Amino acid sequence: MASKRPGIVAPDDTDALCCPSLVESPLGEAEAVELSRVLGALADPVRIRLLSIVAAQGEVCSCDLEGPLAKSQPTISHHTRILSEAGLLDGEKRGRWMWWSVNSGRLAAVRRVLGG
Amino acid sequence: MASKRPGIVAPDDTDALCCPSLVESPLGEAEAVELSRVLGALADPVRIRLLSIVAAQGEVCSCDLEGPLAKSQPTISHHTRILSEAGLLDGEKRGRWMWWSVNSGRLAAVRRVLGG
DNA sequence: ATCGTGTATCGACCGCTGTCAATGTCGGAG
DNA sequence: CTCCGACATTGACAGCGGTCGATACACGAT
Repeated sequence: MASKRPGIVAPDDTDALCCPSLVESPLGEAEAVELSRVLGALADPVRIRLLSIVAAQGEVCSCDLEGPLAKSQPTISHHTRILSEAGLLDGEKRGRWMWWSVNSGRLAAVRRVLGG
Repeated sequence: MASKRPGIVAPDDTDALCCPSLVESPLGEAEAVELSRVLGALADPVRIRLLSIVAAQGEVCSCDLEGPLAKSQPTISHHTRILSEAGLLDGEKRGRWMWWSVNSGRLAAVRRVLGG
């Protein structure tokens, strides 16, 4: 794993996002709960823009997000945590700085379940 | 507009979902708010399964959703309204029954903004 | 070791959201 | 017309979620 920090668990690849698209066959309740968790991580303006900024720059450290997003440092940390736990953001601590990058495979999986 | 019933507004096609993918350039705040609204409509286990059921059957009336989803009639009505206002579900009243179908174009637009 | 800085966590506040019982509305059947 | 059934709306409740100040933690520099 990339990060040794506790509390950040990288979701494995054997979850609901590997299963049939929702437009093909009705999803079970467990799959729906899992998928709604990931979509819930995306369903926030601040996190959408955060993900967008990280995607555009490739790698961004937390301190460079407070300005563009106009949010306090604890709030930024909160949102990066949510996205990280959803598997959409990968974090790596280098020195004192936390560097974030998007997990494009995870994003692609979300698109696929949505009928891609 | 297709429906004369008040409260249900069909989202036009000139909104944030027509704009660049979030992985290409940072989204503006207004676009992020709009997108998060649509994703928020998807970020619920009941609505995910509801959409999945409608997609699988092509057309479903409200009364046939209470059983599979194990929710009360007002709750079903609430969720169909959310999905309808998000543009993900199209509704047509035929007689006493409300028939729902998925707006696959809208779903495709969501996928596209997510990097498709 | 001590200090300074970048992040994470805690606690609290408040608005939002899912849920259902009760009620209202509309359309068809008799 | 009157009744019945499908659906929408309202009101109320509980739980979740975004936000920030205060605080704790981790790491590099001195």
